[in-house]
Amino acid sequence: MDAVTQQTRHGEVCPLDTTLQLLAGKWKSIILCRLMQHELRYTQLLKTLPGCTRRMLSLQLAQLEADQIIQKQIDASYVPIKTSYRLTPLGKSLVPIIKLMDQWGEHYIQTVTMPEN
Amino acid sequence: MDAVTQQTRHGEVCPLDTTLQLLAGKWKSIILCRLMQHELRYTQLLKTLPGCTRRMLSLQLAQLEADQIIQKQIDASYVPIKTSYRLTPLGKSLVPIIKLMDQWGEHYIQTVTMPEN
DNA sequence: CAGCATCCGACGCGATACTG
DNA sequence: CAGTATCGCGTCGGATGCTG
Repeated sequence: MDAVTQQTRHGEVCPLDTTLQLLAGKWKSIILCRLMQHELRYTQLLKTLPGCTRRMLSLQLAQLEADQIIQKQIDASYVPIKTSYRLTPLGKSLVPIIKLMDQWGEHYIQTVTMPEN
Repeated sequence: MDAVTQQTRHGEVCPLDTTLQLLAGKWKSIILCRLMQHELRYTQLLKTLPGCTRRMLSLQLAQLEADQIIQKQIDASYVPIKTSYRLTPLGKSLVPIIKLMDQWGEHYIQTVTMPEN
C-alpha cells in the first residue's frame, strides 16, 4: 500500500499531508538531494549515505519508486547487473519545493537550533 | 528533545530533513492549514479535526510550540481558561512552502492516486 | 475548558545473515 | 552487485480515564 492510499484510510485527506507522507522516511530526503543533481547507481548512492544499510536504502528506494517519484533502470547486458536511479518527471516537479524546504531548513538551523548550542 | 536535536544525533544533517521533521506528525499538516487562515482556540481547532483526540492535539501543538512554529496565548482573566494558538513569524515564513506542497499534493492526487481507483 | 497519566498495539527502523 | 529474509526493539499514536 502506497503512502497516499494509506492516508485515505483515515478519512480526511489533506493534500499537504499527502506530499509530506511521500517524503517521510529515514533517508528519503538525502536520497532526493543526491538524485536531484544526477542519476546514481545503488552502490554509489549507498556510499554517499553514511550509516544507511542496504536494507534501508532498498526500502526507501522501493517506496519512492512505488510512489512514482524516482525510476529504476536495470542494465542487465553484463553481469554483475547494474541498476541506476533517477527522478521521474513527477519527481523533478518536486525539485523547486525541495530546494525551498532545504533553504528554509538551513535558515531554521542557523536562527533557532544553533543559538541554543 | 526537539526534532532537530534528535536529527543531529544521527550525524549527517540535511536541512531538507530538518524541515520535514518539523512537519512530521499525525495532525500537524492539517493544524497548520487551519492556523494559516486564522488564530484558533483549542476546542475550535479540535472540532475541525475529525478523529483527532485531545491527547493527540495537545501533543502536536506542544511539539509545534517547542519548535517555535506556533505560539500559545492563555487568557486567564476568566474561568474557564481559554487558550488560543497562532503562527509565529517563523511559522508564517513556512506558509509559502506549505501552499506549494499543498498544491503539489493536490496535483499528485489527481494524476497519480485517483486514476488508480 | 484544556489538558496530563497510563496502558497497549502497530509500525519504522536497526542488526545480521542469506541469495540470484 | 543489488538486493531479500528474519528478528527485535523503540517510538508513534489510539483508547480511556483523571484533573486544575
